[in-house]
Amino acid sequence: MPVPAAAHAGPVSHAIFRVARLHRMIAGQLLRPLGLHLGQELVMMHLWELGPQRQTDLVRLIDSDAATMTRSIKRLENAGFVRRRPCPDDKRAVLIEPTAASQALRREVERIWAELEDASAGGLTPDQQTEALHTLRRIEDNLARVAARSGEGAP
Amino acid sequence: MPVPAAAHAGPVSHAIFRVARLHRMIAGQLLRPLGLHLGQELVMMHLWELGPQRQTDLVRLIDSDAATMTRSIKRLENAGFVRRRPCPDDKRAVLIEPTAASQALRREVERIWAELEDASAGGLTPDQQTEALHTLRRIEDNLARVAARSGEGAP
DNA sequence: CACCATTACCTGTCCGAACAAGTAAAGCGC
DNA sequence: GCGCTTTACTTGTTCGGACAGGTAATGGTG
Repeated sequence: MPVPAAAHAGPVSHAIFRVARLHRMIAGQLLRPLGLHLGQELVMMHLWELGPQRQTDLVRLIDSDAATMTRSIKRLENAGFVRRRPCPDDKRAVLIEPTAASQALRREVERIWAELEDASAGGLTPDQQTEALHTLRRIEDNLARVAARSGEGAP
Repeated sequence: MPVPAAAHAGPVSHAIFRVARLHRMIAGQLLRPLGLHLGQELVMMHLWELGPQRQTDLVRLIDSDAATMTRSIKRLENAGFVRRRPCPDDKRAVLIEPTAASQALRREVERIWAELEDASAGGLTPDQQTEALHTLRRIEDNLARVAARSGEGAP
């Protein structure tokens, strides 16, 4: 296993990168047998839990992109997991609702999330898990602050 | 800020996902002004540090995909950061080498890595940084073990 | 009411990532 | 040398993610 210059230059950054890639890869592998792609399971979970949502609401909930959501919803619709219905009080908006057929997936997705959590933190002691949450939270706060600052510019 | 079901189902997993996305987004924003896309900076840094490499070597160094590397190299070539030369002792292989023009980028990339490291861990005390590295290392080991196990199948 | 900025969504484009399938060269056993 | 597997690389496809640009409906404000 190579330890490139990245490891010297930014150890924390490099570690985040590696963990992120592994996490993403494993999630993808777990999701594939269900016919779901990465990120789609988040959409479905929100729909199952909150009921029909407008695309904008889904974008805000998942903190995703409107364009990505449009295509993602279209694929979920083609797969039969989701239905689109015009929003009654706003002719611009579309209501997305989970199909009855999709309900069969819910347990599977929840199982996969448990599996993914175990893959991430299963080998850690409860103390280490708490520590991991604090650490990740600290890093997220850091990054969020920088992202917010760079997003200001000229409002 | 919404706290979806994901937070309950897999706190660590969800935290990894959020940190990864922020980290990726900030890296992308920092890299854009240089004309580099996410991941390309890793290729360049390896080339700058190690000199000409075959695509396979780069794939192994970055732990990437051969197909992705082919297209990535092609884009770096079009951008003028990289040159392709047939490998003298192996007619299948291609040697990738950084152009002189690309050397101007090296400092910028190193600066950006420092900035990204600061964005990730800058707000942490030295103790917290050490703790963060240990935590991320533990999680990575966990994920790597699972990934290796699922990759076995029938060798 | 008319004007206009905002909002919700769609489309096109480009990128990395992953998978599948293919070609050509290299290496190995015989 | 001949055949087989392995290796290096390419191409095609599909996905999420991000950005730009466009359309239609909405919601103010004058």
